[in-house]
Amino acid sequence: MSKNTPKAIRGTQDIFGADAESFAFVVETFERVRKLYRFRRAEFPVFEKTEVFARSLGETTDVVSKEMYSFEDRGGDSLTLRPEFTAGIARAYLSNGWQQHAPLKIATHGALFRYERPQKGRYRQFHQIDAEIIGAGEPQADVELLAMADHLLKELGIEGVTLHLNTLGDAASRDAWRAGLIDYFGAVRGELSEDSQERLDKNPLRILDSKDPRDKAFLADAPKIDAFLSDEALAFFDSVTKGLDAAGVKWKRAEALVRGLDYYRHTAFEFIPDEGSAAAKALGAQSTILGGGRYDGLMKSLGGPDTPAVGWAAGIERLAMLVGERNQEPVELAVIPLGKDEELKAIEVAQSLRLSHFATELFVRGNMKKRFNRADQAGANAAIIIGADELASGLLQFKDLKTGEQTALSLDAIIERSWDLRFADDMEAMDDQLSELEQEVRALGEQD
RNA sequence: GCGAUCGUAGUUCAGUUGGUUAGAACGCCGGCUUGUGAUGCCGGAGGUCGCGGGUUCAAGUCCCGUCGAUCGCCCCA
Repeated sequence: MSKNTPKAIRGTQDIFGADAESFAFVVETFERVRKLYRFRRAEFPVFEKTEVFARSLGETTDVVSKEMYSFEDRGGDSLTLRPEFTAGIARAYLSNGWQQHAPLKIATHGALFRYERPQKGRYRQFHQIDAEIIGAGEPQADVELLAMADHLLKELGIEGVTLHLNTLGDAASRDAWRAGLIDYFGAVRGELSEDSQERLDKNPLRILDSKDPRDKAFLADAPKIDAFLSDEALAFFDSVTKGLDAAGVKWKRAEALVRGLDYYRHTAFEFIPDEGSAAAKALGAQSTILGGGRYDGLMKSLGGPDTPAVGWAAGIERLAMLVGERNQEPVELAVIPLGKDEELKAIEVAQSLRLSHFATELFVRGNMKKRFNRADQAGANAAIIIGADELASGLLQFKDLKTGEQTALSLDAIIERSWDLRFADDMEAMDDQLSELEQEVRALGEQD
């Protein structure tokens, strides 16, 4: 931390070590799960014309009005670093004529930018994984998308998180509800918190999840969306919930759950840690780890044809905080030359081992003790030791670092022995998993 | 954007009511008769105490500003 070196920009992070491993684990798991549901991988620009976000998110939303990184490029166009994925994906769908692929299941991940006050789990440059189904108006699309989200969280080993589900109805239902809320809260305007008085004008739905005690007094009797739902909207929501039950996805109705962005219709959802859970503690003030909904209105706001779509996004940093400590994979083989004269041979051997798919590292610094020490700490199964005698004979010393047993072997024999060692490791891991499973089964038996 | 707490070696921290060359642990580097490791021993490098200004004979320690982190609000992933 010296005086004159550049510092990272506020709200950005250099991710390394265990955090980086967790981050990679989230992304890798997402990639694996997304293939099971046949979502296609796509990449999108990090910046778009400002209007892409302004028109789709709504000018009055906080994201657009005060959180975007916008700038003028050299040609005088107003551009914006993407604050979210959906608008850019919608733009790509329209400008590339991807209607031909509808219904299009698409997945992506990457960096997003929002000018906000940084906190734990909230950054100015942050990363999301994202999944969308575009051109599908059926409730089955909502179900599949949510089933994938639920599946992903299971694969990540995240527990104590519940799917909170709501419907905002179709455009007419939503508008009628909104009007009802304005009437209701407007009558008691003076008694609401300052924030909610402002919400009344900007986004009245948001008053419903206010934490201010002054507002909470009025929440119980506020008009419910259910009273405004058209028969079609009701039937749609019913299909979604039945589908989730069929897929074995647990959910909880959350009547006050609304989404901040204007383009949402029908299904809205968030995966939120249960109160008091370890997950809730790990996230600090941030609660939602994955959120999304149906946005049938979006394409039209970008000048395209009416196109139904559903999607969700999840914060990679937030998920990474919940997957527990992950460390770098250990080395399998350590190659240790005894001195300078053996270094070239060591390089040759190490390269052969890597080409044979063993994670291999050379240890050439420090005295013998240090070399072995490092090899050991890096988790090596075995060390290949090369000295003058080995150079002469062509047989290398192969030392099993767990048993200490050491033999002179040819390179081919070393590769064979190394496969055996790896296999033994794998068997051990499988045994562990098996006994864990057995314990679970036994615990289940005792419950009954 | 609002309120609060904090900021000392690479890391985690200690620094007594402001008083001489700022400490520890871990990590890093070297060595312990240079062909062998998981706990050992010896030695070493590394900090203008976030940055700038002020008060004082004297400031890591007090005051102001600034930057950053953290906690809550707002908003959201």
